[in-house]
Amino acid sequence: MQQQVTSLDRQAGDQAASRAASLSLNQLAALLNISLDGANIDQRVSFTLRRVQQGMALYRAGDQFGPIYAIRSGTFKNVLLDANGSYQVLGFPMASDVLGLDGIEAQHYRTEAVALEDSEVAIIPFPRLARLGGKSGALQQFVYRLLSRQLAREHTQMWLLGSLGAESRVAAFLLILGERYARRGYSDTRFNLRMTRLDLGSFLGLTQETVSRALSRFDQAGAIQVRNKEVRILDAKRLHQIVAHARHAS
Amino acid sequence: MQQQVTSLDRQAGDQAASRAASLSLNQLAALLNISLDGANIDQRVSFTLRRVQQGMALYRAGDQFGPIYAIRSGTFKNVLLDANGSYQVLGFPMASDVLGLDGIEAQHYRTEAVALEDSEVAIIPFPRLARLGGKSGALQQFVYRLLSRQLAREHTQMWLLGSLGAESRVAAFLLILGERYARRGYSDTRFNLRMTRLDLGSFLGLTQETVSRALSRFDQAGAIQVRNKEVRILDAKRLHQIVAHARHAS
DNA sequence: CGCAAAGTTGAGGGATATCAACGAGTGTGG
DNA sequence: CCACACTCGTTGATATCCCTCAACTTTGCG
Repeated sequence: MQQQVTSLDRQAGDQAASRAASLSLNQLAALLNISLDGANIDQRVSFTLRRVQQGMALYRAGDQFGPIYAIRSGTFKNVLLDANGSYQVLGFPMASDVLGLDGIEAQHYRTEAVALEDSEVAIIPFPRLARLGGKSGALQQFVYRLLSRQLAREHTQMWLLGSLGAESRVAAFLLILGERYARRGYSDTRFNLRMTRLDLGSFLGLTQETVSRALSRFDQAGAIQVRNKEVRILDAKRLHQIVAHARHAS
Repeated sequence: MQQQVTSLDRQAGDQAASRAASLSLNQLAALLNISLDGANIDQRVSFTLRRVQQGMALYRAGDQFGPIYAIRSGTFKNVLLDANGSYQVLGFPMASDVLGLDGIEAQHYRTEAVALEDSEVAIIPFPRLARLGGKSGALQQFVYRLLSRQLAREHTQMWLLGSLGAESRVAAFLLILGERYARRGYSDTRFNLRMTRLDLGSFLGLTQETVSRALSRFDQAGAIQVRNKEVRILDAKRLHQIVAHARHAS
């Protein structure tokens, strides 16, 4: 369930050359939950799929801005890399999420997207999307919504980083991740953490040790069950209580 | 310079009724630094201006999503309010910035925008903007850029919250604020903090005491000069060094 | 099997929140 | 114009949380 990626995928390789699979506009819309009500859609437009091996970067910070990407399967980490070598994980996008939106303004990507498992993305040339959007109100609205959704998500993250203590952050992360899986049709109480403790720590503004300790304590308290990357949420209510223990918020 | 708002403005009142001033599309584009190269622009479209008194909210969390707002003058604080009463300042938008973008997705505002001084905004009905965007590639690109710019800014903020220590955060804030003033034609080394220490603390994920202490220490060290809300940056290089003192980043 | 990366756990200290008292600025009403 | 109250800001003492350093175990992989 959580690992549909078989060894076949890996052998298929990095180059999407051989069977350059693609998605129709309707399929893309379905993936992203857009309703293409009405609108004179040219069904011939198609979006090329690209496979990304675990550990490979879909794009790197500083690359010229090109397409944006809709994740079809897999998980990524989105990382902000400063010239000084600073390293900040900004999120863990997964299927139905869109990558690369941050490059629009500066015309080059400001972040790097690394696959945490073998993944597959649909390549969406941004100019083409904009053109299609001009004809279809629904599509245009959709791009706006994508961006707006991302903003809202980052607001939540700023709240998490700004006003929660370490354990609250970890608890909130687990609950939010559960919701994201639920929205995709998976269990919201049993899932795998695809990222390392280090990446999780970076995302949550904590060290890996603190993350590890928080998880251990939740486990001991019976709120969750952790074994390596496998997590099972046993007492979501308890986790919510822990989140409510904000530090310096009113 | 930093306080063009006179007592007259205040008497003009909250209701934009009397002289319902407005901005033409060209004026709006100039304010937001958009180039309307070519494109068949209907010059009759105009955008109503609205005054917002200090301390008044432009919109509140939960309000039905309506227009977005381009700030013409003044400063706001953008606050995320949770049902639990949690309070997180997300930013301090000022002239040329746009407010309300986060409401697009959920169709209601998730945050609240409060004026930190008497301010003036242009009301942009979002559907109208989308319609105009459909006709003009430049305008459409612009909306995308607005959203993308906001994303990039919040990435910076997540980096700040996730990997910097208290003094580094305050130093980074001062430098970034200076840049923002510079881009608007003001001094980047001498400006006023329009927000309280409490709001600043919320924004930076610190308590007001810690913010105060950091500023005092920078002052004593000769890097800046603070008197109440007035700040003068004397040694930007020093501030940059302090920022470089990241906590747990590589 | 052996190595490297990832994760866990413990001890200790430093950074920052908390609590508390005070000072300064601001607006209000007498 | 001053007294008052209130918010805002500063500073100090103390407590606490989490980072740092370190050792060890486990997992993954060639």
